[in-house]
Amino acid sequence: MDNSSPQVRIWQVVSLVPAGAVVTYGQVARMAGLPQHARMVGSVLRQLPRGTNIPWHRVINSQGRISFPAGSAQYQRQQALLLEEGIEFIGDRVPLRRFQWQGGFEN
DNA sequence: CCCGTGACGCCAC
DNA sequence: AGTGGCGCCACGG
Repeated sequence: MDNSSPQVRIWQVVSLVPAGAVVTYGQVARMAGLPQHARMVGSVLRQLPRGTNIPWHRVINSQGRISFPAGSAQYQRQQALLLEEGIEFIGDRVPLRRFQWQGGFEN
């Protein structure tokens, strides 16, 4: 159903994640048809232009943690966005049991 | 073209 | 719970 480049498929998957939910890098990779390529997801998100409408902040690592140095400006920015959407943190991590998006249908 | 780096993930200690 | 090693691979120097 989709022959586009890995980069485009990653954008599409992340765009589907609803506010109030999160997904992991590895999960995005699998949903984009790129198993074992979690790292590429981070690489692609890193290149996103500023002001993009793609909800990049809803992507966190498999441990439920934000993949930026603790306390960095980027870390704080991402956490603020998640908190605004109702995501809860237990210490420095999001309990995936409750907030991880299960991809509704496609994937 | 080789090599280090890194928004990752998994597994072994 | 931390640390370390490895697989993967796009990028930049």
